[in-house]
Amino acid sequence: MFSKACKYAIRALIYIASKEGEGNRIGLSEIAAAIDSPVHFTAKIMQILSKQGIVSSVKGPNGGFYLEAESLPVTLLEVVRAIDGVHHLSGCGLGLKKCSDSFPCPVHHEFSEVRDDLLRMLNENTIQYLAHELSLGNSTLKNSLT
Amino acid sequence: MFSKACKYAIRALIYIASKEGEGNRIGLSEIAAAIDSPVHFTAKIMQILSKQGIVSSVKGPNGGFYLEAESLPVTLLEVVRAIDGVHHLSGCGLGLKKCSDSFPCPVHHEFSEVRDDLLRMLNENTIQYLAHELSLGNSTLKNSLT
DNA sequence: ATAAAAAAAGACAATAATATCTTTATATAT
DNA sequence: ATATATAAAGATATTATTGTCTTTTTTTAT
Ligand code: FES
Ligand code: FES
Repeated sequence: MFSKACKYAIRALIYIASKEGEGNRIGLSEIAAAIDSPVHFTAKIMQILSKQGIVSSVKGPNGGFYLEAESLPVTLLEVVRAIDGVHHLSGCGLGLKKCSDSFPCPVHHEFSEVRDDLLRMLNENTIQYLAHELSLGNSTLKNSLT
Repeated sequence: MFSKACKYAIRALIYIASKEGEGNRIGLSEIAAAIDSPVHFTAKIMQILSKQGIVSSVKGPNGGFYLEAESLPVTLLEVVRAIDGVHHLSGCGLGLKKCSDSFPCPVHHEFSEVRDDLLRMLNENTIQYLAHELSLGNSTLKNSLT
């Protein structure tokens, strides 16, 4: 559904948001440990998110990543688009160049409905909200050990 | 959403089903031309579908691919599972090893709902039905030329 | 029987995604 | 000012996916 890079991005952002406090910065190694992701690959992803303005960072001692107040309400959709690209969830389910109602592939009606539900879901859920649920202990970012 | 291989598989099967007649066999090159796919890559995909019993074939002159009567009602879900694997649409949206209600990731509730809608859709739509719609001219397997 | 046609199989090539490692730049604390 | 911690950048490696080409096997038609 999403690339691994995108899954790591979402997990990282939710983790950062869940740790968000006054001026709190989260280091790369802490993030990677918390979400169980390869450190350097995660670094690449954070760089993309940073360039897109979704996450902020400072270098040096006590540096790390954090979310600006105006970045907190970022939606899953924006994250997916930042990492997997804007076309990732708008294309034809069967790979035709263009998805359209007027020139539909055989699965267009059925598929586009589900795909649009997915888009709606991604657009309705913010990192902030998901982080809050995580803080409440209602969800987890790591695999169960059992 | 699906791999390219899977998209080609679905398109190929719908095409074959739409041409299905008494003992009619469709050659690989005709299929690839009809669905706009790389011939040899399509061959590999057809071999997988053939081994899984989803499509049948005969070699030699006038040979080709066809659908057994009992294969006609095959669903999209079966095709997706044959090509992309049985786990492809059951995993966690954020990449956790296991998706479960009792150990949910932050997007589990929202995501699993959409994913299950997708599964339901794939399970409700047969190649046969989609091929019929194609035959009626209600859909297309190739890109618009304009 | 033989030749031709077609799928099956296998080897290889190109590309993209994922992952690792090294170096550089920069901000902070001392 | 200096040393240190950290993200940023860059280079390379690995793996998976997609695509191409060649050879083999099997079936049919002659
Ligand atoms: S044309 Fe294929 S999903 Fe819309
Ligand atoms: S646990 Fe992540 S989608 Fe179910």
